[in-house]
Amino acid sequence: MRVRLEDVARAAGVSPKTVSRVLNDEANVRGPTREKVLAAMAAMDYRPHLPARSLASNRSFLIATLYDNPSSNYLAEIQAGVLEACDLHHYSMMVRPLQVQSDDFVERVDRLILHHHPDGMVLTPPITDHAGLLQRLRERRVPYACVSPIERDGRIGVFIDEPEAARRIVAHLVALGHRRIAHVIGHPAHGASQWRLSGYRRALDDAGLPRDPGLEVEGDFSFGAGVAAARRLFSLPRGQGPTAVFAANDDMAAGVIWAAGEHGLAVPRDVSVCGFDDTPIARQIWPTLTTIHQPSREMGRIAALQLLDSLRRRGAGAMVQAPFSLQLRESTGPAAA
Amino acid sequence: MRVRLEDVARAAGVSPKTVSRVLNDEANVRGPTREKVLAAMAAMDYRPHLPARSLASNRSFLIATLYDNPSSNYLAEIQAGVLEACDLHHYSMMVRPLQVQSDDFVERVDRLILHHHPDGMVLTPPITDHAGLLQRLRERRVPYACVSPIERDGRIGVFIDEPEAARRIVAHLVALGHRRIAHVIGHPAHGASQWRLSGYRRALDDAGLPRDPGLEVEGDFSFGAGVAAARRLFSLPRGQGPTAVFAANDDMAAGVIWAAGEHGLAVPRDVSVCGFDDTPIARQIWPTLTTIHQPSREMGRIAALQLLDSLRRRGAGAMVQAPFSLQLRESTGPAAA
DNA sequence: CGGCAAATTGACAGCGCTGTCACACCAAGG
DNA sequence: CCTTGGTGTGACAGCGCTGTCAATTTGCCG
Repeated sequence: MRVRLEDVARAAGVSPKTVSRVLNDEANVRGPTREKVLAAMAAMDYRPHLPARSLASNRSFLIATLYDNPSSNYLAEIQAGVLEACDLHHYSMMVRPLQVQSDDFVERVDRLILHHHPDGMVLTPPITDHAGLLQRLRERRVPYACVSPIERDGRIGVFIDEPEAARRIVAHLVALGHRRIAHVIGHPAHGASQWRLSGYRRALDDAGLPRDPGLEVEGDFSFGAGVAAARRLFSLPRGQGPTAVFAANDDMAAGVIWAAGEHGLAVPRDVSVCGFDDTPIARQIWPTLTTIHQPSREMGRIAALQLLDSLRRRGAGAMVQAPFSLQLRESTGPAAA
Repeated sequence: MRVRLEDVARAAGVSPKTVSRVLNDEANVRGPTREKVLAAMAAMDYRPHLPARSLASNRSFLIATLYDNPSSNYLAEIQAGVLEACDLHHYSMMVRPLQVQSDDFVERVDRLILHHHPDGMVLTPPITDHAGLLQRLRERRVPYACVSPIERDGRIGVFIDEPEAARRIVAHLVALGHRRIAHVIGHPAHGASQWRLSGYRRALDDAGLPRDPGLEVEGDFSFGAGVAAARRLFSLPRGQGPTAVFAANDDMAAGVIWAAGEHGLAVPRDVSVCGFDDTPIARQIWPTLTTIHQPSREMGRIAALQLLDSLRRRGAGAMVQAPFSLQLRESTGPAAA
């Protein structure tokens, strides 16, 4: 039969309530008493019964991870990170795919809250900045942590210095001698798109290169958008087209490389291409893609840890900056002479 | 305040136990009584309290999905399907990434069971056929459904006719005039590898083509393995090399296409390539990949539904066959004259 | 119409844990 | 020496629901 808290209490020679105190890491338990209880727990391999804890304490020990993101690799990583943090604190995690665009988006989340009563949520882009949802979460008093939100003030979660990362990768192209560098912009609803664009512009400014509106093309983070954008860029008159393209993510960069093939351009001989995110596709295309590595798994972990912190003590938790790194691969090379 | 079962009972003029019966869809409730209760539930927007149900009934209303699979796209689809089915039955789902190879694999699952007490599990390849785990699940009396297991007898879950799918895609190559068709085999631990190999052989036999052991190359489902295998194939003496390659999954097919570029071979002009699974990469490489479409999301849904069925009534649930389809794209073409 | 079995409904306890509050104990201060 | 106030511990009820079993109603038969 199952080992219950009461059994541990008997073995340790204390009351059930004291065992409960130790279990919940509460104050006002004397050192030796705590030791005794912990020893008994370990000896009996005691596992608290989640539903009973939930029922009695009105907590669920559940974190919900919300997403609406086509990139399954990114999500798998974030998810794995959140899961690690949850395991550490004996929480469970549930995932929920959503469509931000749908009319009943907020309603759906509301139903999720009513049904599962998660103690907190981890929000991923672009859900991080949905005003209606954030409002509702505050009303329902559901704490949340954000991964790469647009608005960071007063939030907890994790982010990387995206403008700086974008600046760095474009500076790399500049260092290779490129002067006409194009940018394929991301989806307008994602903050990342603006940050990456601003980093791109900053790098041009730093190098004293002119900004050319014709070299800033709209995209939406999809492979197809990369193809479409590149077709326009590669059709520009000779001398006006780019010798290098910085796409706002890897999928679009892959699209750019595809379109280059279509136009008879060799990468990186005729045109250099780089992306952002370092998803698996970056190593699965030919040539392999120079990109920015974002520690997604670690970021998921950090976001969840901040959330769990804030759950433990109201007001705790912070907005943490994670490091990025430049992955140099085969898709970038010196500008043609 | 929260609407409780007791509140519904009062509103409907029956005892709490009767409401509970209706909630759990039990027999022996008269039609009109049931109606009254359902009406009251709807009017009050009643949501049962999961932890309380769990505590009282010793069920968790939780399905765990176990995986150890590098393909995040495949998993994301399966996961979404399982989630759909769970939502339908008011169950929740948890996911758990694992490493089959690690020493404590079974132990980890055991801890998961002890901690969360899932009512059932959905197993994905290659976890579907881990003898030690299955043994443990039986001991712990945790029901499970399998997605594409090697051994189907006495199991519930979902599968597609993989040998037939492989045969069909190879027959497509034969119809295009190819006579020297190579196969890059999948990971030995996955049943899929054997089935796809057998379908490949069957197609050759059907067409009266000889089997050439030199054209059956080992792989492991990874992009790199596809590259390595293709390098060997493309280095064969003129006249012994393949004019078409059937890789056991899309990632390896992408690797083969990469290696073709390396060797100066144009796809599909010099060599045709096809894959299996229809993951997003199939549309993200150039040329786009001819492959077998597997309805992963639907399969996740079916597996979960079978599991939930068997939970409801012991002995229910079946091993269901799902349909596949051939996706003709740009990577296959007529054999060179 | 009585009598019996089956169908339907309800009373009650209790699942395993924690919140509340009362009590016991101790050190410091008068 | 007794008070005071803080600290550590325990008794007890109850979280919202379901299992058990008893009570009641219904349907059916002779």
